[in-house]
Amino acid sequence: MTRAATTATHAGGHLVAALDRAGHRLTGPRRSVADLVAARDGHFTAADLVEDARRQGIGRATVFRSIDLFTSLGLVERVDLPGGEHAYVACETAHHHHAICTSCGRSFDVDDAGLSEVLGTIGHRSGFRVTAHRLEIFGLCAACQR
Amino acid sequence: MTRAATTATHAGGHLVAALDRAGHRLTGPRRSVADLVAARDGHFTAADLVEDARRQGIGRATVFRSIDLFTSLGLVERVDLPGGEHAYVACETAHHHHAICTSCGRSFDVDDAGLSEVLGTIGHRSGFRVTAHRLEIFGLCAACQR
DNA sequence: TTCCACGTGAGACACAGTATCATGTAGGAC
DNA sequence: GTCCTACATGATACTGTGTCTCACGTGGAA
Repeated sequence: MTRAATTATHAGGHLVAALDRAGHRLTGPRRSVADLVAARDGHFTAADLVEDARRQGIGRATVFRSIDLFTSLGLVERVDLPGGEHAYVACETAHHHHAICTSCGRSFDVDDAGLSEVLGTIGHRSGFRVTAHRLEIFGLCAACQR
Repeated sequence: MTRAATTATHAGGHLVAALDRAGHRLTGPRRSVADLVAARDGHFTAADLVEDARRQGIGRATVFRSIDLFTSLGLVERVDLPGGEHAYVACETAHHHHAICTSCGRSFDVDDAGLSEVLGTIGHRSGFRVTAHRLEIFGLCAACQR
């Protein structure tokens, strides 16, 4: 459960660093998109990001390309909200799952908590060999329950 | 589209029955879409169904309306494949999860297998009150492992 | 400083899903 | 069986999301 919300001028610093590590160019637009992603407190839609970016003179295509890039590096993940809409969340690279607060929209990383045993059980019972899975959790965060 | 006279002429019978039970009209197009859904052996995309339906003279809008209807009755569920594409699967109404074979595309319903305890643990640890969740499992079914 | 592969913005495009509206029809009333 | 009306339908326009193309710009190694 991590909320990395620094107010540094370059909140997207770790995203930029990851780009660099992966051998991608550190261009102005990419830095800006990284900052916008990091500044988002919770999940965000492509439209949100495109709108923010447009105000800084960054084009739609670049935003989608950057999201792609971050996604391929595991820094951003796509989630599907209960209503069926898409959103993205910034996250750390290790395998984990998201708990999304339906009230405030924030997303929280949660660890395995025994899920792998459950998947093992399912596989064992049904003969299915599990190679990937996706768990999304929706509910109310501690703050919103008050 | 060949309506194989061998097996049940109305593969979508239980879908039609569910529509009836819920007080919806049993129109020709709806019966046809129900049959098409039931005939699909695994997940299918909206495009698949639209194409099948078009050959029978059924319009796009009607296909989407029917999917909506089946979804609202819990007879069809929307899933998101690992690649990010959308698909639909026919399923029973009780709460359950899908295991999707990445080789043959068939989907299998799996039961809880301890997931609710895992969600309880997560909630307990983090103070998050879980109200909904979605678990999708990808891998190889028993047949495709051979 | 130079140079070029990679990145960019603009805008056309593709596709999924929704909305609108005139027409058609299921199925209850009689 | 027939009538009638609320609901369903097909055609088509529209919206939103994401991709592709292409000429131009630029990061960063040499």
